[in-house]
Amino acid sequence: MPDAQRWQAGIRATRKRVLVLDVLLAQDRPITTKQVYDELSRRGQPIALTTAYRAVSSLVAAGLVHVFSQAGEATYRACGPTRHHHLICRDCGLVVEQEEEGRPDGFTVEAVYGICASCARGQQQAGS
Amino acid sequence: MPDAQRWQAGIRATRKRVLVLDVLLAQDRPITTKQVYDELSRRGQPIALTTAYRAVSSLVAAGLVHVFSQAGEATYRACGPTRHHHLICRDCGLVVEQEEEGRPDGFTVEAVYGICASCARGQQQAGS
DNA sequence: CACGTCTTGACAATGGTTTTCATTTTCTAC
DNA sequence: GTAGAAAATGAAAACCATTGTCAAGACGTG
Ligand SMILES: [Mn+2]
Ligand SMILES: [Mn+2]
Ligand SMILES: [Zn+2]
Ligand SMILES: [Zn+2]
Repeated sequence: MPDAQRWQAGIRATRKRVLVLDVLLAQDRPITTKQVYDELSRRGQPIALTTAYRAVSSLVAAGLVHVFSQAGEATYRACGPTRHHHLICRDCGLVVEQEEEGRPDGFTVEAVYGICASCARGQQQAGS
Repeated sequence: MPDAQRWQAGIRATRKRVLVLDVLLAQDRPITTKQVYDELSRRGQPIALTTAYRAVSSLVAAGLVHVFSQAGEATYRACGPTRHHHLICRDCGLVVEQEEEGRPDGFTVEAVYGICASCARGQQQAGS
C-alpha cells in the first residue's frame, strides 16, 4: 500500500474500505452489506462482517456511496458526486439516476420508489 | 361489538384491528408498530405486540393502510382508497399525498423520499 | 349448542445491525 | 525510521425489529 490517501469528508482510504468500494463499483444495482462481505470472501480478500458494515457506513458519510432501504434491509451503491436522485424499482431493484428537478413545493427529492416499466409488464429485469 | 363487518379484500373487522386502525387514523404521519402498541397500552386497550404486527399487516393487505420504510423500520399510515403516492420527509416524517402523475419512462411512483421545505430551512416540522 | 375457521397472545427464534473491547494498522512528529 | 497518538479492524456478544409456533379464545353459520 504505497501511500494511503484520504477521500473527501476526511475519512481514510484504508485497504478494507477500498476493497468494499471496489465491490460496490462493480455492481449495477444496490447490494447489501452481507453481499459485499460474500463477494470479498469469494475474491480471496476476506473481511469481517462487522468491518464491512462500518466500511459502507463510512463510504456513505464520505459521499461516495448512497444508501437505500429495500425490503427491510439497507442496500448500497457507489455514486458520483453530482447531485441527483434515484428511481428505484421496488420489485427488481433497478436504479436509474435522475437529474435534479426542482419541485414547486420546495421538497428536495432523494429517492423515488416504485415499479419500473419492465416489472409492470411482468418482464422482470434480469439480475433482480 | 354488534355485528363485525368485513373490510374490502375480505378481511374481518375484528376488535383488535379496529383499535389499531383507530390509532393510525389519529396520526398525521406514519408510525411504527411499536408506537401503535404503546398508544393502545396508554389508552387502556392493550394488545399483544405480535398481534399489532399482524394487524397492521392485515390492514395493508386490505388497502386501508400504506406502509413506508423509514430509518430501517416499517411505518404505517391510514390512507384513502384513491390512487396516490407520497412525499415523505426523511427528517421529520411529514407525508403529503400527491396526485398520480404519469412519468414518460413508464415508472410507476409509489413514494418519494427526501427533505421537506421546513426541514431544509432548519425549522423542523413539529411532531417529528 | 356445535363445528370449522380465523384470530389472539405468550414465547421462542430469526436475522440484520450495532456495541464492546482487545489488537492491529495508519498518520504524524520527531 | 521510530515512537506515540488516533483510527480501524476482528471476534464475540448484545440489540432490536420482525416472524414463527402453538395452544387458547373468538367468530360465523347452521
Ligand atoms: Mn446516487
Ligand atoms: Mn397513502
Ligand atoms: Zn423493476
Ligand atoms: Zn421534514
